[in-house]
Amino acid sequence: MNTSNDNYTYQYPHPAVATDCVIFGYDGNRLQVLLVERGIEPFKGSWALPGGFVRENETAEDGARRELFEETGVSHAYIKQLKAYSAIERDPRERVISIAFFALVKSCEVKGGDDASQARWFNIDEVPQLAFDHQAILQDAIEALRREIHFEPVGFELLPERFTIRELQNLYEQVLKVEFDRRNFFNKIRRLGILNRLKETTRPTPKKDAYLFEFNQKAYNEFKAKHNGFRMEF
Amino acid sequence: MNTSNDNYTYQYPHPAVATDCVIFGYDGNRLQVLLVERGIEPFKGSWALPGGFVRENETAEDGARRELFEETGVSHAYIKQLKAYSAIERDPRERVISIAFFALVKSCEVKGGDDASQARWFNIDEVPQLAFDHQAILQDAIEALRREIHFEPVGFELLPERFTIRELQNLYEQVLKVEFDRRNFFNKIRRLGILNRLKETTRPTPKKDAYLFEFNQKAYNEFKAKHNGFRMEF
DNA sequence: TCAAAAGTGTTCGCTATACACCCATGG
DNA sequence: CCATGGGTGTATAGCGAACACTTTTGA
Repeated sequence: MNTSNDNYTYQYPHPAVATDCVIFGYDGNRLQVLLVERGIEPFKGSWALPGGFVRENETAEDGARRELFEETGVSHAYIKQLKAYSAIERDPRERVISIAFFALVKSCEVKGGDDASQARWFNIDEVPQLAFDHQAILQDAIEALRREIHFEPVGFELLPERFTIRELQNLYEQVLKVEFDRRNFFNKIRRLGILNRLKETTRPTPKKDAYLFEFNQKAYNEFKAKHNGFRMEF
Repeated sequence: MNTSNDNYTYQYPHPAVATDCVIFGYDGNRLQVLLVERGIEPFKGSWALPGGFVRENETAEDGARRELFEETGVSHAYIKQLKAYSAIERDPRERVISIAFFALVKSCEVKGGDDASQARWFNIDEVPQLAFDHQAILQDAIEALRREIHFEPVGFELLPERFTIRELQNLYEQVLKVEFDRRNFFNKIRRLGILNRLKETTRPTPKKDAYLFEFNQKAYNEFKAKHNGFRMEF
């Protein structure tokens, strides 16, 4: 490899490598995804997943965390690799292979992105046409999240520290696109024994107080050890 | 005029992109993985996952299928992307990002690789030290297979067309590293109704004949549709 | 006083699990 | 005739799904 004249030359063709980040949030009502409006060609003016090229001195995951931080100000979020996309013509400029990640952030910790970027939350089933193959990436990410939630308590990554059972149930319904019986859902969660019920209550509707709960990491670890893994059967 | 061999120039640094392929097989007794002995530096003489650089005109998956065919002669196998590995120093020569795949092949269809390659099957828990970060890739692949087998009938991709219940059970035990009660396993499979029992029998031990079964794709599709997905609960 | 939301149980049916029984074969 | 492996059935416990009852609050 030779690096003279600001140029990088190789004996064999090397594709560019980028990351794209599917950032999920939850406003207590709807599952959402963070998109940015592209300021340059190609697809100028279109909405797209936040992303960028992987730098020389960072891993793909580093790059994804950097993107996440730039758009949301969140530095310690749940992040997981989704899949690499390598279709030959997926970027009209040159061959770009993208390693996609999905991230789960607590909406309350997001301090709007840096001023340069035009970022916005979209409800998961109200996203506009996206640039590149980002529609497919988003679709894959939703499926991955849906699968993940069966094996790990990732739902709590999207919720604030303290939440009501209804918020939790609603989140699961949003993710899995199904509806649960309120009472069965509560029974099931209670049996798991991985939530602490707090003394405080809140008033989500003007009707009646609701208890606040918090995730109990220690109890979860014990549950997982005792049952040889974790499974949310719905 | 360019007199060097370095013919591909870019404005920014581009990593090389390769694929590595975790090829699983099953000999009727043990779960196995196909490894190749490296003929060149680095790690010359070490065992490694089959792999190679992604070509200009192929996707990562194309590359993985090509590797699979070169090593096994199998052209239509179950193959799935596992994960991209992008640690900066994972290859001592230059920066190489590897997109790993795992493949499931029926041992009976494998006609030893091409003569150039030194390929060998290893029992899954008897693999030697591997080159690069291939140990970690293999570990991730095993976990992915274990997870996958809960949602898709991928076990049958590893078995011949016709097999005994014991072979099936043994495969599941190998993959999931647990033991099942013979009778409960049979009852569960029978209830699923996704196997055809054939008239033919075989004599796996010198004791008694055992029925041969085959996977019934149609019944599986119906099961999946009726139950809104497939789940093997173990 | 009524509707809406929250908290707590109860019942029923399915299925995972443990385990019993019979049949066939070769030594 | 008995040890080994294969094929089939039964009883129990636990969980998911359906659903009843009570309390609190604002209109």
